[in-house]
Amino acid sequence: MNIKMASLPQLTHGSFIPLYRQIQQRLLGQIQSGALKPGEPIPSAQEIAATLGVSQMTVRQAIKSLCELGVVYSRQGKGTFVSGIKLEKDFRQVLSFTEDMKARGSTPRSRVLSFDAQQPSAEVIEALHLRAGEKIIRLKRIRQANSVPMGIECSSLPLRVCPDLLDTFDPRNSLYEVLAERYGINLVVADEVAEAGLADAEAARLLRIAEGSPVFFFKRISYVQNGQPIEHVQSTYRGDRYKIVNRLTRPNVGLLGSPQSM
Amino acid sequence: MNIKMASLPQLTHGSFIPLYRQIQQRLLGQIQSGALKPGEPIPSAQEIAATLGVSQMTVRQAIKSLCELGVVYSRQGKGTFVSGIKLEKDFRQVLSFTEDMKARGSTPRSRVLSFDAQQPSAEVIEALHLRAGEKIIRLKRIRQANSVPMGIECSSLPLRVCPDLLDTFDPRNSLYEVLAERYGINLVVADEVAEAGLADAEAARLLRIAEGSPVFFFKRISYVQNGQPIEHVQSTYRGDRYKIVNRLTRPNVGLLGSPQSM
DNA sequence: AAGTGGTCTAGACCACTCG
DNA sequence: GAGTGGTCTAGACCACTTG
Repeated sequence: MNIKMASLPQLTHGSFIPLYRQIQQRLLGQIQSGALKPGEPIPSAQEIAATLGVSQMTVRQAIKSLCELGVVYSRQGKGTFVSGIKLEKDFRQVLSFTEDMKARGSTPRSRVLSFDAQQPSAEVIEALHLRAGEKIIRLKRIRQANSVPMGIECSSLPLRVCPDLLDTFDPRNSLYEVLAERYGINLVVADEVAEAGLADAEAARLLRIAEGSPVFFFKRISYVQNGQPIEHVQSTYRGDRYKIVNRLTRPNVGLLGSPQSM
Repeated sequence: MNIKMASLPQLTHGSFIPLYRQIQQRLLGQIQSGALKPGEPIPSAQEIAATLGVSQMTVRQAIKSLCELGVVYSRQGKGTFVSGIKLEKDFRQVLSFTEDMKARGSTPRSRVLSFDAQQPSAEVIEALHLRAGEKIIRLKRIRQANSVPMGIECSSLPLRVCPDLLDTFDPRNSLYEVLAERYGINLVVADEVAEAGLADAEAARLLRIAEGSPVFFFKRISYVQNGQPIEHVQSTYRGDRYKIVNRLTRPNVGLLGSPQSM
């Protein structure tokens, strides 16, 4: 048995953390600490199960989750190996500006341009599936990182889902935090479209860049887990200060072909 | 038992397609066909297992994979429900330009500007982890969709991994296809950075746009499953013709905190 | 032949939700 | 209390790789 495996503390049965998560964390720790290096095999499922006194299925569950993260990969008949692919944190995710900037190591701040209830535009009605006459809350902010203006963001939310937001929300705080804590709204998926464009006069003034400078135009619709759209965001970000960092992955095979009912 | 479930054909035990994939496809088919609508619960794991004559674990494996796709979500004690989040295909993935354009419904074509072995730049050496003196193959192409120039792409690959590519590759074909079929190289992950910028004189001429038009600058490094970098791409795409479409998801919880070895 | 990962079973207990 | 999803067990057989 691998010494690295055996020398770690015991698993705690019946704790609030499932066994497979403990095993997952244990392996992840060994990989991130360098005890298991890229290209090396990790102990086999059999071996781990025997050492830790758990079922093989439980171990496989842990290993499978690490495969999905990309930190290891399995080869039938050979073993499971540590991948050299890094587990970066700065890829684009459903993050509020606040979270995003903190993850990138900057201090976020916002200046509120406007915050009020409005009639939605046709685009927002469509995006948020609003009923006729339904109002929205609109929050327009300048986003700053370390006191440098980065972008202009205009968020729209259905008034219905956060009726007293106008009274209770301090717009300097993180909108996503308040949605989660006060209304139990957790945004888990967002669809985003980015375009490259040029700053118009207003954007140039607010972002303190020259008119005609390169900028990103974003449109984003964020959804809660049941697929209901909650937020529409339209924003303009400085091209000289902002980059889009993405990790792209291969589509999952086996799901594309034959969507008929077998 | 749900009629929709029972009325479908039997599963085939011992076929080359695992049972859990058959169940997964079966459910996906029912969702995509509208037999199961957003917001509705799918049959419980117990129920499906009993009807199909398989173990609950197998059913759960199928359901879990659908959760990861985002097409359903589970609530402990309540059930598993169809999400309204669409399973779109046009999100950014590790796709060759050829695949990407076909997925978007356009006809891809490429014009080769140059295709030769070269000494790599410092940036490419770093990106591809090249040894001192190691050469690369460089392929510079104009990418067209329906005969309209979309972008300029410059791919670099280590000569070592595809030594006879220069002789055998017809540069009008898909590079990714040839890498997979001839060399068994499958790119599964790519890290990409996009910036917003302005077209310089050369880019403007090649893309037939005005100098100073908005463009995307991309840099991409693609990896095979063991984490080895295989391809470095630097490209410039027209801002008026190209959009970045992303689906963003919430970070998986439970993996961020406490990366120590428990 | 031995070891590996991939799939599958037939149970079990728990935590949670709802009536 | 009944039904649900979440986790776990102790086996099993298969496909695959390597010596």
